[in-house]
Amino acid sequence: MTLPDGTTHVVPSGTTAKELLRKYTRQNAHEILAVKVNGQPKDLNTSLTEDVSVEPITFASPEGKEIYRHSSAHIMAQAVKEVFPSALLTIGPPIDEGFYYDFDFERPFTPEDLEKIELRAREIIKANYPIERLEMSKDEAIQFFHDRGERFKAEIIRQIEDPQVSLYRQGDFIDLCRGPHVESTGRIKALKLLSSAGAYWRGDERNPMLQRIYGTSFPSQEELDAYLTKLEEIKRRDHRKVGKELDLFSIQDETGPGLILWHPKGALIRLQIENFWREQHLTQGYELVYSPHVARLELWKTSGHVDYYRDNMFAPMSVESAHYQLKPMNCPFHILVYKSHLRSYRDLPIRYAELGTVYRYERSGVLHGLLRVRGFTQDDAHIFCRPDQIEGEVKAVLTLTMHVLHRFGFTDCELYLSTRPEHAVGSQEKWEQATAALEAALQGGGFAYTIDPGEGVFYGPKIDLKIKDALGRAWQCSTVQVDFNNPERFGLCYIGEDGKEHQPIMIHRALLGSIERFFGILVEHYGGAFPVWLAPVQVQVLPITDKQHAYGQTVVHHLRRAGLRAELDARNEKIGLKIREAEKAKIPFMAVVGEREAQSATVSVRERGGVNKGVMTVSEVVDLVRSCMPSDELASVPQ
RNA sequence: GCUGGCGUAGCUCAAUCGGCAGAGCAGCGGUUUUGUAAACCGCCGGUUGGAGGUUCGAUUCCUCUCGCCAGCUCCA
Repeated sequence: MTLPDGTTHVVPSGTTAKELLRKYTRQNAHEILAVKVNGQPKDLNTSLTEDVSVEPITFASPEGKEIYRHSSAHIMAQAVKEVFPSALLTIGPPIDEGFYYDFDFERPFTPEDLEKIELRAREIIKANYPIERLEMSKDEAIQFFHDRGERFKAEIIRQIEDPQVSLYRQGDFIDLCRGPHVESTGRIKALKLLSSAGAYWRGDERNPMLQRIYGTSFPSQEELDAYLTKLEEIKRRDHRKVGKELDLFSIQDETGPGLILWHPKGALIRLQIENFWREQHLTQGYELVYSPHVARLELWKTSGHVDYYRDNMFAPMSVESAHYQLKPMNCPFHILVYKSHLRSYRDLPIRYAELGTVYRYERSGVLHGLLRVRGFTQDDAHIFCRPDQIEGEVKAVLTLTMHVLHRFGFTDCELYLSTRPEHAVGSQEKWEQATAALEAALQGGGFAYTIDPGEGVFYGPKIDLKIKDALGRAWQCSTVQVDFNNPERFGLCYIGEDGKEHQPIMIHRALLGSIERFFGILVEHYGGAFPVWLAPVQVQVLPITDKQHAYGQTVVHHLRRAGLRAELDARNEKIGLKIREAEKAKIPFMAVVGEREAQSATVSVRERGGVNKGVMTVSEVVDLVRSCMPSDELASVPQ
């Protein structure tokens, strides 16, 4: 047998993996959940009968977590069957941070049910039943589950191709499962059921609805507690809650679902985002354009949206016997701007950028705060270029994207290259050329990436970016997509060096994705405590008594003249209350002015969070606040 | 869209079994002139999301409808 440290050991045939590891590794036995035998995950009590490599699996690895949570799901299923024998088993896989199990049951599970099930699950853990693997022929297994009334399990087995299936037994509970599992129920140290909800059998809404229970488990109570604390933190930072508390935006019945009202403070933050965005684009050789919110239906027929995107569009409206369509995308307009002149190869690349507001019909059940809405503003741009320019353009887009995302505190990014899907337009040659160009751009820019085979859009390959927020959650915002379809549909051309017409390539790209969604992500990322450059109010001036109001007003004027966003809190309230409310509003700096400060033309500065920065002059405050703003160092591209 | 839950004052939440809709904060009017996370007193505030029904009587029970929340599915 070969171990991961490279040592080899000779053991009697039939020795279990557990015995081998216990004898020859120093790793704590209680950390080892399962093993990899020749790279294949297996149970700890797998008998070793030939020469193989054996590697322990612990909770630290993704496979370890999966096995741990999968075993947890079985324990929960056993508990459900014991508490509610009429519940039927279906499937129960591990997921990112836990597991779920779907049951066919006559009614939804209540929180009280979950408590009962959780208590029973704890007893099962305490009983420390060994978890044993059984093998059966398919027919035997079907008969077995059929006899027990588990018709969903029988259905699953019928669809398995192997003639032999595996089952796992713990106590009296037996479930179909590929495995592997931990060796006994007692290996699960901390288990918690989190929620229940309906879910369709096989995820299809035409199928009967099952009752799903979500849960999670960890090797220690401390780790479980830390996870639950994180869930609390996620709730605390929810942009819908913070947005209300900080008065950033609202969504009201009178307006309609999925349509956002930006309140002054939210609008001011948005303005900073947009100003930064425009500056960056102008520096990087983009030209800004504006386009209308509606256009003749014919335009959307030409673009193909009527045929392929109708389900996501608002219904057309008719005006003076013509039909108009509210725009779901900006591209056709940018194309029309391109087409307004005959273009030379010398003009390319042409880069049109627009913060374009689009409207899309989304099913009511999917709307979610700012993250999923029906009207949103894309930070859109379309680059028209020659095929040989794709690589350079994409590389520049990626560089700009990174720069922009960095500004918002997102430094952890993952890139994905999506290649040709089954149904696609454009020749094989075009696809290969464009995909190679994207890959070259990724490599040339030194970006690490993962390939998503077949995940490209039908009109061309794309690169997607996922950012990680302060709580470690991944969000996809940025996308760069090559498009062979629209240039064809609209008959785009440029005159080449040869004096003949050629078709340009179009690149769609968005860095932030949607301003609404990105803003929602930002609110949660910062927990509402925006950095100084984005904060709607940067300095709150707080007079101790109304005798300092005039002086406070002077301070505000000075700060505003220096380009800072400052407000005076002239209410007849005590300083403690003013500070408390400025803290709750998450204002980065507070400038307290009392008798002493007014006399000496200074202010007493308190930073958000309670740090006292001491007494200083107004111009020192300006320097202090400015020192907290980012500087811009991305070089412009020569155009 | 589907399944389930929820909808009470601007906000956060009470209201026993179907029996007079209530509190804190906010707002407004006073008092207070305050030194780094909540001063005090008073006042105002509601077709209980909307429509219909059952009932002597509905926030409470029933039907429909709108919206929100969780999940399924889909996506920026």
